This record gives sequence, C-alpha cells and structure tokens, in this order.
Amino acid sequence: MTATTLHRPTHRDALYLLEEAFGDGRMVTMFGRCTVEYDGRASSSLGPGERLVVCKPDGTILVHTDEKRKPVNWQPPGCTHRASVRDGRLRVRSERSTPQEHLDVAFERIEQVSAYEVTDRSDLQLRGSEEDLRQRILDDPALVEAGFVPQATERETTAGPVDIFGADADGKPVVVELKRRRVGPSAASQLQRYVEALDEEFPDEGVRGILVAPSVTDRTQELLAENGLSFVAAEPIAAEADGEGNPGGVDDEGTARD
Amino acid sequence: MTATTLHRPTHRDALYLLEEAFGDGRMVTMFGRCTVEYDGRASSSLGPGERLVVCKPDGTILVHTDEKRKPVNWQPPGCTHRASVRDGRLRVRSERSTPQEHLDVAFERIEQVSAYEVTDRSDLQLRGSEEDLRQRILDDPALVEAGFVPQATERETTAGPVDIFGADADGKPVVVELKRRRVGPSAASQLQRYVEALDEEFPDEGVRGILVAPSVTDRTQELLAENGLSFVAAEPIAAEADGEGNPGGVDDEGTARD
DNA sequence: GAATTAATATCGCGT
DNA sequence: ACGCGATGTTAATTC
Repeated sequence: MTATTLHRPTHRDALYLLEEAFGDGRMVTMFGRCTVEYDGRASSSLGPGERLVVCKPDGTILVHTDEKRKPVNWQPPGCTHRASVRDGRLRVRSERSTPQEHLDVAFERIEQVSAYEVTDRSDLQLRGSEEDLRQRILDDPALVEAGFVPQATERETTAGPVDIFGADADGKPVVVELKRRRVGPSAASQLQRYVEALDEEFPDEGVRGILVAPSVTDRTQELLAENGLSFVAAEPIAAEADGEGNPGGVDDEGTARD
Repeated sequence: MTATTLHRPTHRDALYLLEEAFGDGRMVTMFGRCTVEYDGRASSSLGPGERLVVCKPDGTILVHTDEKRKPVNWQPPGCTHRASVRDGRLRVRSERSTPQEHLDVAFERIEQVSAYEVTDRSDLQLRGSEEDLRQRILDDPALVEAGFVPQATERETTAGPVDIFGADADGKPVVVELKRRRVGPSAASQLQRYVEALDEEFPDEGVRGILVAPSVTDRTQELLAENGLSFVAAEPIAAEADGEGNPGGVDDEGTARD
C-alpha cells in the first residue's frame, strides 16, 4: 500500500500511524489545528492555527500555512522525529545536535494524517545556471571581449577562487566574475576584492576585472566605474527565437482555474 | 468540512475536486507518480517519480520528494493554478507573468488528492534576529565601545542605508554594521563601502567602521584589518544561564521515533 | 567539522 | 515595478 490515510483520527490512532510510518521510512502529512515552538539558531513561537505538517524520512519537517513558499517553521534533514500524546495534544518533536535545535508541534485537533511510500530515482535536470554561463564563455571567449584567452577556472586567490582567470589581447591579466542574472552592488565588491588580490600577485601589470551578467543596477554600474571595472552583458542560455506558440497544449477534457 | 480526500481517484474525479478546491481557495495536496517541467528564470526537467505536490490558495505550488528541505520544483506566490486531463495524464499548470514562467506537473497515476480549508490568523514571533541585535546595541551602546553614541539607524548614504550611525568618545563619525551570526568576507566589504561613502560626506574626520557580530572568519578578520575596520563580538540575544532541564516534558502515553 | 559561494534563492521594505 | 539587504536562508563544494 503506497498511501494510508486516517480522517479525524483519535490522537492515539494517529500516534500509531506515526510510529509505523517513522519506523518504515514513509513520508507523512498531517493537517489540523496546532501550535509550534522552535529553539536553536534563533527561537520562535507560533500560536494556534490550521497548518499542513510534512515529515520526510530523511529527518526534514515542514510546517506550512496557506500562504508563502517558505514553511512558517521547519527543521532541516538529519533530524530525529518523535511523536507522543500528552495533555490531550498529539505532539511531534524534531531534534538535532550541531547545532542544537528542536521544533515542537502540538495538535489540539488532528483533521487528517497520511503516510506515503515514496520512490523517486529521477534527478532534476537544470538549465540556465551560472555553470551554464561559464561553459558558454569557455566555448566562445569572444563573448567577453575580442582576444580574451581563458587560462583557468576557479583559480585560487587570497580573496577566494575566481570564476575565470585569463589574459586580454595585450596579455594583461583578467578576472571574470559570472552572475546568472541581474546583479546588485555585492557582485561589484566581490570582483573588486579579486582584482585587489591579483594586483598583489601581478604588481604593475594592471589587472582588469570584468563582470559578466545579463544586466546590472544603476548603482552597481557606478561602483564598477569607480573601481575601473567593466561590465559585459551575457545570458546563461541563448535567448530563443520567439516562436513557442502554445507549449502547454490545449485541454480537451476540462479545466480548473485558481 | 475542513478536509476532503480521494484515494486512488480517476483522473476525472481528481479533476473535479481540484476545480472545486482552486475555486474555493482551499489548500490542496496530491501524491502520485508524475513528471515536472519548469521554464522561466531558468528551466528544468524532472523524470517520473512519486512526489507530494502542494498547491496553496495564494498561488504557491511545491513539489516535494522524500528528501531535502527545499522542494525539487516550485512556483512562488502569485501564480495561477489550472488543472486538466489530457493524454491520460492529470495535469496541473502554475503560471505567472513578471517574470514569465510556468511549472507543469503531469501525473500518470494519482494515489491521493486532499483539499483543506485553512484558517490561520497567528503571526510567528521570532527572537534572535538582526533587529534584536540592533535593539540590544541601542539599549546599551557600550556593547560597541565605551563612549559610543548612536545618532541614527538606517541612515542613508550613497552606498545604501547603514545599520547604526553615531559618534565615538572623541566625536569621530562611526558606522556600525550588524550581523546576527558569524560573518564572511562580504560583510567586511559592505562595511568598507559604507566607510568610503561617509568619508566623502565627512572629509578628514576619519570615519571609523565597526562590525558587530558573534564572530568572524579568519579571512574576514584580515580584510577588516587591511581596511582599518574593527570587530566587536556580540550576540543578538543574551546567552542563557544553562538550566533548561527537560523542556519537552516526559511522554506519558507513548512515543514514535524516526 | 569550518569556510566559501550559488540559488528558479525567498521575503520584506522602500522608492 | 525595481533596488537592496536579511534570512533560523538551503545546498554544494572544498579543505
């Protein structure tokens, strides 16, 4: 059986399912009225309300309200889940050390509990990352500027590893900092740190810094100019010729719209 | 009814529930074997596997596998959900403009669908944030150094707003940058940008920069020293006298352990 | 373990 | 809408 569900169970019956599911490495969802307490890297309290709680077999716990992408409370993978009943509440505690932190969920009413057997071997294939941008540049260094010759990636400096290190048409050292999307001031600062570090390695050679990204904000442009840095516009994936038509296809049996 | 669940429904029956739930602003969970395609800020493909899909009434969609805290795919609030059946698959599409992006989930088998009415008015109370650290410093400026006098918070500069601006015992301008936890090089760069900006506002007054955080990394300490910046150790909340005993209490009716 | 950086980061606040 | 910075960021990678 890949899904087991209890509707409005007693706390005791819910507890039995949780014991079983935690032991079998099944994923669990709970829905009901609860409070949540967290203590660890910070601490927090959440008063009563109806929420969806998800427990994963890797030790993750998520508490979701009806809004937002982020859980209102959570615990990362590697935690230990325990369930119990005390003072008329169904309780779930998730705990870990390093850092010492724990999350407590207490249900005063449990509307539904489900346990799922999950099998998922597929890996996500992602396109358009900074890694893709780097590959584009290495395949066609002229995207940075004519005559640019990449010599190393992730080259170490005292300010940390730089994305691409190379030389321009005149043989001057060049640092290239890559960003997959429009950038703010922090990217300019980061590039400036790299240039300063390499200036000490190559005194009097006039190390150049080039930021490669789709675009930059106005203040960032100023920052770059102040520090004698350059900006080159480039996307992590080539922009498509616009002709996608209707990628999702047409529904033929019915639709539900939110 | 606050929770409605269909176990191994036909795609058509699942579709009817989705139509109803999306229309009523209910939260939906789905579990089954599916594939996922995303295109927008980046693009991705995910092959077949069993996953938990959560749709929120605010337009959020989350696709969770049995591992990790982050959803393997998602769409942020503000999207529009649509469900349909086509080519023998139950499909859910989540879409938005600005930026133009969409997520498609296609179930070949749907194990369970649930719809929940959610009511949650409680707000999260969080302690230990940077805001708490700021309040601590303002309550007791000597935590920064003897004689320090705060004059403004979020004071504007050409490099952006600084956390605390004030004067030291000698009347020299001081910029304080706050971080709630151990910091890396970017915090030092940020502080340096603020000092440079204020140096132009207060020429020849010798603007000082102080980083206040629990601790700094070695390379960051060097960066601070190179730029003539200071570091002061402080936590966002006072460390507790260790005496918490057994905060979770003792279980008296049973436990389930993961 | 600590350190460093990317991310479809998300989120909130300001203009 | 864009810009900017905090986050209990999470996660991957390297040392």
